[in-house]
Amino acid sequence: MGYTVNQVAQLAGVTLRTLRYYDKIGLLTPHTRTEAGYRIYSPADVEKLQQILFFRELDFPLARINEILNNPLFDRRDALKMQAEHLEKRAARYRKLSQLARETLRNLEGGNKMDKKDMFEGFDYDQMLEEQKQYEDEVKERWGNTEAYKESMSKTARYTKEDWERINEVQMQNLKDLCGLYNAKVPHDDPRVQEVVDRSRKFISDNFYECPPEALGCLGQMYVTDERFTAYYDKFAPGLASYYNDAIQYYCTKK
Amino acid sequence: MGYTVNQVAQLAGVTLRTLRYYDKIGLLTPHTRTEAGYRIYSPADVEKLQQILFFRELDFPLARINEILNNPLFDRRDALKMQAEHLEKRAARYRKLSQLARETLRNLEGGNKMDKKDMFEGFDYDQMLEEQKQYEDEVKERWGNTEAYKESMSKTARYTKEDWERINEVQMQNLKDLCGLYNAKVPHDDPRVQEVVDRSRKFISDNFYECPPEALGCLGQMYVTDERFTAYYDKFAPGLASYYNDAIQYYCTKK
DNA sequence: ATAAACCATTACCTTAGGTCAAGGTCAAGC
DNA sequence: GCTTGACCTTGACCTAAGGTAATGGTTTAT
Repeated sequence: MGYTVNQVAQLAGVTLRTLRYYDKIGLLTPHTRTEAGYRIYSPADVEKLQQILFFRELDFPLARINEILNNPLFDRRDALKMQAEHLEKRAARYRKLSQLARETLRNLEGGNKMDKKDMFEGFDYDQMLEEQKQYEDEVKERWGNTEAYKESMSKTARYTKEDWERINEVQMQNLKDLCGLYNAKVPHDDPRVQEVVDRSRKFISDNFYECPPEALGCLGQMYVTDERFTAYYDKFAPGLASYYNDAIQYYCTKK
Repeated sequence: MGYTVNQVAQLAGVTLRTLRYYDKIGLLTPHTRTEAGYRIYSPADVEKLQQILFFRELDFPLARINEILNNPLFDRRDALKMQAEHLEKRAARYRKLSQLARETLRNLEGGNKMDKKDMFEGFDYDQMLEEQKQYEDEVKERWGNTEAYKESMSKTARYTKEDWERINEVQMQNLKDLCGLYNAKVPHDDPRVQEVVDRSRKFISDNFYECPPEALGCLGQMYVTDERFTAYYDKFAPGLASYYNDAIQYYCTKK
């Protein structure tokens, strides 16, 4: 069970084409397919779609939305809060434009010329881009390394569904390996653990941004200081985040 | 003396590319060019740009905006009134979406599942298309013949700047001819006048929609009953509208 | 069993511009 | 008079987010 494309489309008020397109670009991949290849969406997929639509409503490009939703730092509550705020701003913008239309009308009927500059007060499209920038800033602040973030953005923007699948698979494999070693109580300086760390670093370098050991060190720190990352890793095994960080820091000292 | 493309762009907050594009598609042709070919916009052009931006803000396709602004029925006051109204509706829509985001957040934090249908209440994009439809309806009502209107739409949508220039030129020529005959007190059933009417009918058929004599008859009636059309024709010579209609009605009886 | 409704993929098309590239024009300073 | 930099031109190519077919498989209701 779950929803068919048509059901989701009806529910959310989007077209079938849209859903297929989102699948194709890997933005919203239905969680299963029937034997015949029919798409089946889970409730979680539907919730994700809502998130997508909120971002879309704020004119985020789909590639950026994909980026955001694929980031482990993503937090739905944060996003909803920010979205509510910006949607409110957008409402204000339209109210202002409505006012402008009315004012123009008044001036027209009164026969007095309007200052040409005032005639476009409120149209300024820049305001809209600001929304994206603000969100980006918030994320950047957490990631710290602006350069790396940019590079990551430009690389990941053109990833296809297959790319994301591949990336996810590799990351999951690494995580599983790490998790296995952790559960087996292998110490963090063991070569097998260090090998996983090295693989991770290379993987990040290849797929996201140039990642020298120091950068990995920063990341590792974040795994224990940022509760979202901690939660993400500890979901697999309690204490995994800190174990991973220990391994990373050791890796860094050995360069 | 007029604005350069850069000045207009700054004023209105649009890009240079946008202005050039609008020129190319004949949506906003600057009223002069310098000898070197530089675009010079008049104050009237700037006002037209404001109109364009209001329509654009409501997601009217540019082709439709062109259609609307090229229609003699177009009235800036009417348009502004309608725009203010719909912009207000848009503001309301965003407020609703903001509410939805907040509600979703509350439910998320409260831990209670939200009805999937409610999760998309307010996104419905259909509402937006309604705006266009409403405007279209108003125009349709005046034009009466839905079939003809549709055909006209589909034909004129792909007209380029050159097409519009050609059309305008021919129409102006016809109008001048008619005006000359009217001023020379040539009666409306004179073959020379009837020839102009026939040319007009053929021209409409060729460039807008299939226009048999009866359809032309309707048009002629509108020229005297709709004050905007009357005003448009009487601008060239007082009484021209009714003279034109007389000529058309005579043409229709003779088939 | 067969029609109607639903699903799949592939392929081509559209809108409203963004982004170069290559070159003409104009006012300012030397 | 010459150059430099800011501003203008056209042209060509590119993109995002789907729309619209065309063609064919699947499910369900009668």
